Amino acid sequence: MPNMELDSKYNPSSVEEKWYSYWLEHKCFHSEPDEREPYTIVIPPPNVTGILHMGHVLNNTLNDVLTRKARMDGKNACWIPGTDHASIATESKVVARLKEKGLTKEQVGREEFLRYAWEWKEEHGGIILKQLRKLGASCDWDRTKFTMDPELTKAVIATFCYFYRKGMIYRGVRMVNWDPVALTAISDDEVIHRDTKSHFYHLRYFISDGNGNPTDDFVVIATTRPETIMADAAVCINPADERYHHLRGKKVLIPLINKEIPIIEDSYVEMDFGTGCLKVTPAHDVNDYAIGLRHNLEVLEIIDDHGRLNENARILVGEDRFEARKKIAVMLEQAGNLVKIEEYTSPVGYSERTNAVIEPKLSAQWFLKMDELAAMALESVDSGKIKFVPDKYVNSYRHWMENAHDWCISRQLWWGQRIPAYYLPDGRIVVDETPEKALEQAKALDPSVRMEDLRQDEDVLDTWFSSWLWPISVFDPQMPGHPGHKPNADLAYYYPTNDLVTAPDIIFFWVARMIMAGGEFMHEVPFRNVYFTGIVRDKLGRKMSKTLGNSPDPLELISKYGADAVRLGMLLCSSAGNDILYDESQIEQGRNFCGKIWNAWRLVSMWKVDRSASQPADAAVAVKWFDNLLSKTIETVEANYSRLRISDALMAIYKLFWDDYCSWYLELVKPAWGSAIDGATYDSTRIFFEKLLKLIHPIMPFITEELWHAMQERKDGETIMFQRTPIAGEYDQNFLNAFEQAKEAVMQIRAVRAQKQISPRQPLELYISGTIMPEMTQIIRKAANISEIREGEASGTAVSFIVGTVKMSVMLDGLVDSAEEKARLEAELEHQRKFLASVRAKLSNAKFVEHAPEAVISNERKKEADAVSRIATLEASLAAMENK
RNA sequence: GGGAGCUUAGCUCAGUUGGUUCAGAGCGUCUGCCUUACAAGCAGAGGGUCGGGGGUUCGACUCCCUCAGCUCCCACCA
Repeated sequence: MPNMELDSKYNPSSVEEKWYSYWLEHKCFHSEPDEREPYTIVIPPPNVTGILHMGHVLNNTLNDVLTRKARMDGKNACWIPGTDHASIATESKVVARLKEKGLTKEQVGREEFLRYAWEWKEEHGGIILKQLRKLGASCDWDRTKFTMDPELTKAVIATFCYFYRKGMIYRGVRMVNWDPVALTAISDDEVIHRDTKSHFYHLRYFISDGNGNPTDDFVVIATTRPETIMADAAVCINPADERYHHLRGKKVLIPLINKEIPIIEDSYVEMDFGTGCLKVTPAHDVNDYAIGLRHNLEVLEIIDDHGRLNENARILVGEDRFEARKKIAVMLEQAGNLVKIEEYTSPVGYSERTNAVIEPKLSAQWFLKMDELAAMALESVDSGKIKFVPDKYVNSYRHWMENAHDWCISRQLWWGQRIPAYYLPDGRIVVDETPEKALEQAKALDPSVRMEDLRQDEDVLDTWFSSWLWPISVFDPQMPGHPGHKPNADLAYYYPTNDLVTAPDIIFFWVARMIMAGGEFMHEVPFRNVYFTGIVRDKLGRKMSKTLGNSPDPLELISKYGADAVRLGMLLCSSAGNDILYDESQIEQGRNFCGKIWNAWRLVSMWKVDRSASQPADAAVAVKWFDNLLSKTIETVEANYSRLRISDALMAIYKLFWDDYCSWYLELVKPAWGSAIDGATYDSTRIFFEKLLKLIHPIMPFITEELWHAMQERKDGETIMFQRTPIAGEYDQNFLNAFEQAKEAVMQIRAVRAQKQISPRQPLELYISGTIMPEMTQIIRKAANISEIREGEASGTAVSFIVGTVKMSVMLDGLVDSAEEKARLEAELEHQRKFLASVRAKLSNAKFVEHAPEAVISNERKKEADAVSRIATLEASLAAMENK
């Protein structure tokens, strides 16, 4: 209903509730393929049991802005929501839950454990998606997916089989990063290296006499891990190290256990590091493992999966590795093997998930070959088929792609997609989608094999092995490229997606691998643009963390300030690729903007309209101006959107609304107190307001929907969401320039008032010496409260200023100190003369005139002419003052 | 150890192939206003030798070199 009474303050919570339900009820977010151009975004799936944090708010606000903008551009926008099963994170939560009940994973067994896990997932899963609704996210909820949905799991299993058949998946024994807390191998990318304070133990290894007895001679090795000496297989020196040549071919004894091991030579050893003598522990160090391979050394594991010493260690059996380290140091000292302990800082690998110190561990794992996939993924970005915003990430992407190691895809967990590899009793392996099919294969190898003889691999797949299929599998879990695949209409229509908004820390985990999967299965990139957000930090630049308590709850913020305010606040400080320094004041700014929009409509809605009244001249000029400015700003906004410069687009709209529409336009057309507004101006004002609402809507969906409905009665189901983005028309730049000149004059006059303490309500007279666009006198008159505008020089005392090349004077009888005014004008004259001199210096420089483009030179000439004109004006004024 | 990036107003940041009177924006600060939509507001004002130094150029915030400081990524010196 038009002109309905609005609350004096905007109340976000009831409005948000109302319109979100309305949108859902009318299926506004749902998309089906049709003849329109598609616009597709897949959500970076949050952990299924996660809760909303500020990073999600940023990411999903950006996604929603892009989706809503595309929708209003007339595209068929589809934003696919969903969650990720997050193998390690979820499993560790379930393990913790069991622990509360005094149970362990092993005790309950795999099946029972998974029942618990699903229960947990049903209970906590999807909370985060509900929370996204509070933010206004316009996801197509009917298409919500979960990476462990049955059909998506089928896609993952099929993909494993696909690559296995292609010979790209293999099982191999490798040194992997073992997480002794999560009890699983993790990929190199999930290891974080941090410099860590530790000790450098210098240990004395006695030379053996050949019969396993120590001689008096010894070598000193330096190690940070004395608890691993029992697994030593050799002591290694650099072949070029003359200090140790006398030891060639000899053997040494491992302290405490007196095990005899050889002294070997390998150029890997740095002579000037430590003592130049390296203990080689193939089972517990990646480099040592490599040396061991070269020298055919024994691999003896002495640390178990939990990080405790095992029987092989012979001493300290059952001790935790760190406890063992302390104890063995004492033992070594007592045995006379400890030379010294130094303070030492070295990089140590930690598990990203559990923060446990990674234990290099030799184990059988599944790998996916990366070379071909990485080359393809690199080409997709190098060729420009995928654009990174900002593009600085291309460099590190390239580096990673060129050095990609084979991807360790197996995890020793239960929560996830179990690897479809089946072992025959004789150890041979068959891989297939189902146990039944696997059995067929097995029977071909050995007809006597029965189902119960097959043993499925215990491991599950890395979570990223499911999320790398996401942009494909959410549309078509049958996965193209697989045997028997039928064309899928959704996939054909929605793929490739358009924009991917994500954080740069998963560029390798996820972004790169989606590109690989896209190339492999679709022969087409999965998205066109990747927009990298920064990390949300607090205003001191610290990462948000639970322990610091600096991480605000987005839902509290939404209930305090409104979702639109939170969205605007996040976007305000987010230029692509930069970390966000979050501060609540930005959200206050968002709230204030809501208030501004709200009050602007309150003003307009309260006006009485007189259809018989003719349009005042000043209002006509204001309407013409805003119409031009709107077109120009829309052009700017579109340019910013197309380059994914969201915060720039936002700021252009923000200023258009607040500064131009409210502070200038509305003030200019506002009818005098008690009078009505003419119909023409009123209609224009409403049209402008509606266009502004449409421009703002992708950013602030709720308040714009509310006011769009407040403007007039709408049919049921109508929504601003599907209104078309206002189109930029032609605009007259000269007219806009002239208006800017008028604004400049108005601001000068206001400044004079402020300086001289003259009330805005007291009318003043203005003299103009020079020419301005005649229409603009209307603007100056109204906006600066000028009673009379006269041409020429002021006759009495006045304050003068120059706008462009035009001199203007405000008559202020009795308020002007003429000496002061004269000094001011003289200072201005001096400034202009200097300016002129600098311009002329440039113009008289032959090389400048010779080299500079014509446009630059003609602009300099314009500057010169303008300065000459201003100087003449100022000189005339000063002369006139002299004569008084 | 290797690589990338950053340094512009008190704060957070723009500045798009070197050239519009170009040194900007938002916020904050200061001054004056409860002016009939909005004090969560209005009107004004101040504030930076564009990190230091050097170079190329008619012309440098912009390109090159160098120094300093900060950040991130990668990495198997025990």
